[in-house]
Amino acid sequence: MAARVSCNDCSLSQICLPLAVEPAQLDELDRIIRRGRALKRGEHLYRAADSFEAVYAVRSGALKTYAMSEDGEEQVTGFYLPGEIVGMDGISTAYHISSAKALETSTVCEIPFTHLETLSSRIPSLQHHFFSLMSREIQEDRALHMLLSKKSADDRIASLLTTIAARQQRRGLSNRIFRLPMSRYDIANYLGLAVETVSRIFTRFQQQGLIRVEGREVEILDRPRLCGEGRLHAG
Amino acid sequence: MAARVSCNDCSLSQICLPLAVEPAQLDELDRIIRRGRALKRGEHLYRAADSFEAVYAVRSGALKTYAMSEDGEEQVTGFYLPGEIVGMDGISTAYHISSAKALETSTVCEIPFTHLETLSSRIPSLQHHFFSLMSREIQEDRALHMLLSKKSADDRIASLLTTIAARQQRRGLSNRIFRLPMSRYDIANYLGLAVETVSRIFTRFQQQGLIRVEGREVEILDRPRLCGEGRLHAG
DNA sequence: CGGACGATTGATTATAGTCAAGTACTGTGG
DNA sequence: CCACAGTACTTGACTATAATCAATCGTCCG
Repeated sequence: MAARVSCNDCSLSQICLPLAVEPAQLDELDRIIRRGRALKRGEHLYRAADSFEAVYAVRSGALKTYAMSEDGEEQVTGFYLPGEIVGMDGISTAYHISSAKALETSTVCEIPFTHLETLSSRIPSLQHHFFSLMSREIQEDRALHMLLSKKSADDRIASLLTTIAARQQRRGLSNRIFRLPMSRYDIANYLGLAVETVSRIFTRFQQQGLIRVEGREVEILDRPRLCGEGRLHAG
Repeated sequence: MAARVSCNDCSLSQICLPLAVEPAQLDELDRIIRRGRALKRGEHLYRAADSFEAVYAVRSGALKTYAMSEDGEEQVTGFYLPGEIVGMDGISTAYHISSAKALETSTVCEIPFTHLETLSSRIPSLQHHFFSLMSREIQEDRALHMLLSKKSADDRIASLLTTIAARQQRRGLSNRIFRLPMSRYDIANYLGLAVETVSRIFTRFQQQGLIRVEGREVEILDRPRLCGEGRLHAG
C-alpha cells in the first residue's frame, strides 16, 4: 500500500522534511514518523484545544486550518497541500489553537513533536530546517498581512491563484491548470471577502481573459496581467 | 553602564530568552550575546536584503518591522517592545525580508543565530523555547489575520490598544496608562486603515468614554466596553 | 521662526458587504 | 435511473464602511 512507503521512496521527499536530512540519518527520521493516517473529506486532523502532540506532513489531498472567534465565527487561517507541514501552531501553548480539517480525502504522516525535538538536537540540519519552516510560515503570514491590509479584492484573488499555482509547480504539477481544493466560501473567508465578491471576481477575471474557470478547475491564461499591473485600472 | 548588565541582572530576564535556561547554563547564553547596541530614533537595526546573522532582544525603546511591496509602499508588519525578540524572519532565506527601525531611542541585545542554534542543540529547553517563540509569532499572525479579515476598524483599534496594554503589563508596567511608541501613520498602516480613520476612531472612543487620549498618551477608561460587545451597535 | 511632519476634522466617493433570488451541482435513497 | 435535498455557486440591487480629497491646526526641530 502506497501509504506505507518510507520517506526514502516518497515522491515528496525533496520538498518535505527529508530534504534536511542526510541519507545516512534518514532512517532515524523514518522511524519516528507514523505514516499514512487517512482522512475523509470533512474529517478533522486535530481540533482547537486538543493537546499538541505532533506536526503532520500532508501526503495527499488538502487540508485547511481554521480558528473560531469568541462569537463563533470561523476564520480560515491556511491551506495545506502535499509536502507541506501543518500543525506548527500549538508548540508554544502545548495545545492547538486552531483546527485542521480535510478538504478532500487526504493522507498525512504524523511526526510526534517531542521525538522531532530530540532528533533535531542531534541533527543540526534538521533543527535548522525546522526553524526555517517556521520562519517561512512567518514570512508567508507577513505577505498575507500586506495582502489583507493594502490590496484590493482583485489583488487578493489573483495572489491566491498564483500562490496555489506555484505550490502546484513545486510538486511537479502544472502551474497553469489546477483544481482548487477549497470552496468559494473558504477562499472568501481566508481572504477576508464575501463569497459573492469572490464569485464576481472569478467571473470578471474570466471575462477579461485572465483565467478560465469552471467550478474549482482553474486555468491561468494571462499570468502577467493576472499578477501585475495590467489588471490595475481597467484591464 | 546599564547596557553592559548580564542576563542574570537584567530586569527583563523573566520574559526574555533566559527564562528558558537553567541558571547553571545561563553563562553560556550570556557569552554569545552582544549587549547594548544602541539605536537612535529612525535608525535601522537591519534592512530588507541584509544577510541574516542574528536575532535581537529589545532591551529598551521600541521598534517596528516593515516590508516594501514591489510598488514601493511600506507595510508595517509588527511592533516590538522590551523583552521581545525581533528578526526571526530571515531564517529560511538567510537574508532579512523586512526592515527593522527604531521608533524611539532603543537598545537591543544581539544574539548571533548560528551560535544560538549550536547552543539550542545542547540545551533542549532553549531549543524548545525558541520553537515556542516562533510558534507564538505564528499564533499572533493568525490573530492579526482574523482582525484584518473579519473585524471593523473600531475592533482593530480596540484590539491594538488592549494588546499593547497587555504587553506593557507583562513588563510590570500599567496596563491602563501608557504611551504609544508609534505614530498614527504606523498604526494605520499596520491595521490596514487610513490615518484619518485611525484619528477619527481615537476621537470617538474618547467621546464615548472608552479611553482618554492625548497625542500618544493613552488611558483605558472602560476596558469591558472597549474589548467587548458594549461598543458594538452604538456604545 | 519657519518648515515639515503629525494629527484632526469635514465632505464626498468608491469598494466591497449585505440582502435577496435563483441556478447548478452532488450525493442519497427510492 | 430519477427525484430530492442540501450545499455550492452565481447574479443583481442596494447599502454601509472606510478611503480619498481637502483644509486646518499643532508641535517638534533645525
